[in-house]
Amino acid sequence: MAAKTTGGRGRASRGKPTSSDVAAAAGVSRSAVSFAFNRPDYISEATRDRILAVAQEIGYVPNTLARMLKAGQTNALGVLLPQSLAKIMENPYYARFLMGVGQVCDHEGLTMVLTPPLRDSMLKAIPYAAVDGFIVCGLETDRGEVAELARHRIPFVLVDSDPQEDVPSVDVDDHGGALAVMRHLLGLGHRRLAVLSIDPGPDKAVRGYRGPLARRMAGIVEALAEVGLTLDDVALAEVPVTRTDGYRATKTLIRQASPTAIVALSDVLAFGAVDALHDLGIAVPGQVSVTGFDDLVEAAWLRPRLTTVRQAIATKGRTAADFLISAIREEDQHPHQLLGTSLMIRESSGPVPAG
Amino acid sequence: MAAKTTGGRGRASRGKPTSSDVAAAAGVSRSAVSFAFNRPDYISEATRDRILAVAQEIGYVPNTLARMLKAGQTNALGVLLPQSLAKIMENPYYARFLMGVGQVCDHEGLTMVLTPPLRDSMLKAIPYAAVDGFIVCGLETDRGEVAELARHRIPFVLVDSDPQEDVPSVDVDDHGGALAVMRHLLGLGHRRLAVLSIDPGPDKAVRGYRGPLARRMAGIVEALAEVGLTLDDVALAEVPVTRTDGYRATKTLIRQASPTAIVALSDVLAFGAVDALHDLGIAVPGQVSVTGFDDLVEAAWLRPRLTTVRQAIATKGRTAADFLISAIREEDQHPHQLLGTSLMIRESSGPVPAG
DNA sequence: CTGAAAGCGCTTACAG
DNA sequence: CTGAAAGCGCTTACAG
Repeated sequence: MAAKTTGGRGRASRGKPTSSDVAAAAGVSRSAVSFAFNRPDYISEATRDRILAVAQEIGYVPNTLARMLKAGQTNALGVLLPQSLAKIMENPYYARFLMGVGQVCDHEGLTMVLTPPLRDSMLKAIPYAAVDGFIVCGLETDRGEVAELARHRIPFVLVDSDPQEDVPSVDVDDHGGALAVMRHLLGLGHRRLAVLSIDPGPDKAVRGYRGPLARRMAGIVEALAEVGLTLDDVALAEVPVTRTDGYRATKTLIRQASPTAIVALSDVLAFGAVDALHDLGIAVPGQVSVTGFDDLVEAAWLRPRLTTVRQAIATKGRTAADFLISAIREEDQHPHQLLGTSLMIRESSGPVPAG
Repeated sequence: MAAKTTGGRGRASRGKPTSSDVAAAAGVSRSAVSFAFNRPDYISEATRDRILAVAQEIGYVPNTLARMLKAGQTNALGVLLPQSLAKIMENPYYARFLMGVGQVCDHEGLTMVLTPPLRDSMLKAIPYAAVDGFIVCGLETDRGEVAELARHRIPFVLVDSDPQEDVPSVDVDDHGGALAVMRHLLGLGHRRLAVLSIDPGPDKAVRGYRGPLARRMAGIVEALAEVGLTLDDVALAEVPVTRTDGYRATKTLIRQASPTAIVALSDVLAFGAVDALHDLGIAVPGQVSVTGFDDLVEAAWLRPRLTTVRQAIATKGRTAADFLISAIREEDQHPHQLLGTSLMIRESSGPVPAG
C-alpha cells in the first residue's frame, strides 16, 4: 500500500487533488469549483478562469467515479462476451461486431467496456462493471446472466440468442442462411457432406442446441430433408471457433468421412478447412467444396474466394448499441430486429467431382 | 427522465434497490448488509444467509460505482486509442494487441475499457473514464494527453511511442525491422522502390516523424545509404492504415513510379497492395515484390505468403498491461521494454526482374 | 454479533 | 454571485 499522509487536507496532501484542494487554493467554496466545471453561467467569468487556472496548476480534474455516482450514469456501454477477452479479440467476427458497436459509441460519445463471462462462482454478487447497460452477446449466453440482469433492472439487449418477448434483441436469419448454402451445395450434386460446426458448449446434452446454432442446424436439416437425407447422413464435427480447430477437424473429417463438401458454420472455421485441404493436397473446389458462414472481410481475400453466407455483422453491432441506448433511456419498447442473410457464391464451391 | 417516487425509501421505491432496502426488508442495519457481501466472518451464517436471500429476492446487488468510489479503485484497465473505436476494431493489429491486453485482464480479473482519443474541445476537463490507469497506444499519440495524464497523476504506460525517462513504456525495434527488410530487398537487387507508409498525422510538418514511424523511416534511410541512395530516390505514399487505402495508393504508386518493390510499413497496407497488383495483372513477386510490417496472423494466409517484419504484438499488449498494473500498484519503477523484430522471408518478395 | 456515524468526491437545490 | 448542507450508495472502524 502507498504511504498516505493522513491529516493533510490541504493541497500539500499526497494523492490526487480534490475539489476541496482547488477551493482552498483559489479561495472559493467547493460549489464554486463545481460550477466552474459544470455551470459556467452560475459564476463570473473571472472567477471561473481563476478556478480553472488553479485546477490546471495543481492538476485537478473532477473524479469521474464520484461524478458518475452523483449523475447515476456512466456513459459507458458494456459488452458482455461469451468468452475470455483474449479469445474474443482473436476472433474477426467479434472485431467486426465491436466495430459496429464502436461506431455508435463514437457517435454518442460513449466508452465501451468489454466484460468477459461473469465468474459464476458467486452468482449472487456479480460484480457488474460500471456501465449503463449491457449488450449480451453470443451463442453460449443466456444461462443465468439474463435472469440476473433482468432481476437487477439493468438495461440490456440480447444478440445472437433466443429472442425473448420482453427483451430487445438483434438476430440474423440463421435458418435461411443455412438453408440457402445447403441448397446450393445439394444443387451442385453434393451428397457426402461434412458439417464443420461450432461447439455448442457443455449443456447441449441437457438443453439441445440454442440460439443461432439451433437455427442453423434446423436450416441444414430442412435442406437435407428436401433430398431425402437426415443429419445421420452427414459427418459432424463441433469445435471452438478458431482457425486451428477448423484446420484440425477438417483433417479428421476428411480421413473419416471423405466428404465432397464441407459446410463450415463460421468463416473462421472455413479458413482453417481451406488451409487443411491445401496442406493435404486436395483441390478446392475441384475435389472438395468448402462454404463458410458470416462473410468476414477476410473471406473475400482468401484464395479461392470463399463461398459463404453473408450477415451484416457491423450492422448487428450498431443496431444492438442503438437498442441499448433506447433501453437505457427507458423508452420502454422491446424491439426485435431480424437481419437478413444472403448467399455469396464465390470460388470455393463447385460441382461434385465426377466418379 | 424516469418518474421517481420521492419519499419512498422502503422497498416499494422505484429504481434499483439499495442496501437500505435490503436492510429494511431483512430487519438489519445497512452495515450488516454490507458485511453479508464483503465480510462473511463478521456476522453469523444464519444472518448472512437471510440477508443474501432477501437481496436475491428483491434484486439487490451492491452498486458498483459506489463501491469503486469507496475503494478508490475500479478494477478496470483503460486503453487510450489513437483513433475512433470503429477504426480500431477494423484493424487486425489492434485486435492482436488487445488480445494481449485481454490475456492479462482475464488473468487478473480486470475489465477492459476502450477509450477513443480525448475530445480536445476542452483539454482542461477531460472526462476520464473510470479506470485505474491507461495504456496509451499509438503512433499518433503524445500530443497533450501524456502531459495531462502525468499532471493528474493517473498511472499510464506508453506503447509505440517515443519512450520518456520516467514513464513505463513498451516498444519494438522498428529501426532494426525496417533496416532488415530494406537490406533484404536491396540484396535482391531492387533499386526502384516505393514505400507505402503510414499517415503521420497533421503535425508531421511541424514536428517531423515521431515514434515507430520515425524509427522505421530511419531504418529505411540507413539501408538506402548503404547502397548510395537517399529517400529522394524512392517513391513515398503516406496513407491511413486500411486495406482500401493500401490498395488505392498502390495503384497510384505503380502508375507514377513503376517500382520493382513495394515496402509497406504495415501488413494491412501490404494486403491492399497485393490485391491491387493482382487486379492490375502484375505478378507478385515475379514483377513486383511486396513486403509488410507486423506479421499479422493473416499475413501467413495470404497467397503469396507475405514477406514481412514480425513483431510480437500480443506480447506487447501483455507487457503493457503488466507494466500498467505495476504502475497502479505504485511499484515505482519505470521499466522500458524493447521487443525484438525479425524478418520473415516468405513468398511475396523475390529477385528484381531481369531487364 | 450489531448499529450509528463518518467519509469516498462530487453536484445541486437552497437560502443568503 | 457565493456558501453551508444534503445526498448519490457504499464501506468500515468504532463503540456497544
